[in-house]
Amino acid sequence: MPELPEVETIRRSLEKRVIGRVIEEIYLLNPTSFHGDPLHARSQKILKVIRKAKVLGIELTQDFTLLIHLKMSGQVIFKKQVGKVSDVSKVSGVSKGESFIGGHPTKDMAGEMPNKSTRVIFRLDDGSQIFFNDQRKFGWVKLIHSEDMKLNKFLNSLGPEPLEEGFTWEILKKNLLKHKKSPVKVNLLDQSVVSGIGNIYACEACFLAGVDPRIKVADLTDAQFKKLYSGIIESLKNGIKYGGSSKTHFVDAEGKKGLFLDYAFVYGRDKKPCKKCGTLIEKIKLGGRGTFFCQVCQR
DNA sequence: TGCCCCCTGCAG
DNA sequence: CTGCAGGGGGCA
Repeated sequence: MPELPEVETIRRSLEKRVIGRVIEEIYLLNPTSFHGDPLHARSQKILKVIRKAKVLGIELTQDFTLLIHLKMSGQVIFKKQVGKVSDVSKVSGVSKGESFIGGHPTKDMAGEMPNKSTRVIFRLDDGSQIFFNDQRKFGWVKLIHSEDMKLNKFLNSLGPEPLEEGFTWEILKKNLLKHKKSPVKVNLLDQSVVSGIGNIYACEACFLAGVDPRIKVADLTDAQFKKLYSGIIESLKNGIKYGGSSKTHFVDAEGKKGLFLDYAFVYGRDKKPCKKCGTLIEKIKLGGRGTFFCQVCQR
């Protein structure tokens, strides 16, 4: 799924479009993607769009929040109006920024919403719509009351937000040491250690830190914890800067792809030369996940 | 801590 | 056809 930078990219693009709008109707094309009673969101106004780790949150009136987890293949796409085919050229011609340059951001996206992987549709009071697409059906939308939010097991298990005030290398070290024997990269994926890091940014953070992803956390020096700390922050910030990573599915709320993978040092670059030293990037498996690294730059 | 699973589709 | 994919929960 989208990791922290991708969810943050969606948050920022969605926020611009939906604040103040009222949800008029929710359509469940795949009922198992939705948890809670959709009727409770009806007639509620959208107050705020937030992000917690990799979870997107749409805060509504009367203390309701829509939580959205995109898992591996989720998308949240805003469309000003659904429009018939004949209306499309008119719309994109009139308002710039509305046109989807290059047609469809990903191969599997049909031109129009809803498409084959649309699971939930929110219709807003101005006729616009939010589409929750999820090819693999791992993701979910959950309508939850703020009371229950405090009791939510998943939210409560999340570790510190890496880009927020208060996250330090000492905290990173302490949390990583919860599982001393596992490889550092596997631990970075543990959401109770730091929240929001996924497979792409875990690989990138290890590269930026010059740390071999296979090293057991117990064997890391303080200097390495510090470098990992900076590497995490730098890779996530770069991810946001370039609008996220679009390997296959990811697009922002406007349907635009992210460019981060063009700037990645290791992720997805196996057998290609390291951008720093020219050595061919290796791909191995750690904790069941593909792991990319440079055996010269990372020790 | 390390599998296996959820599900769909694409590349090799 | 097999294996793999931005995640994470449940099982031994």
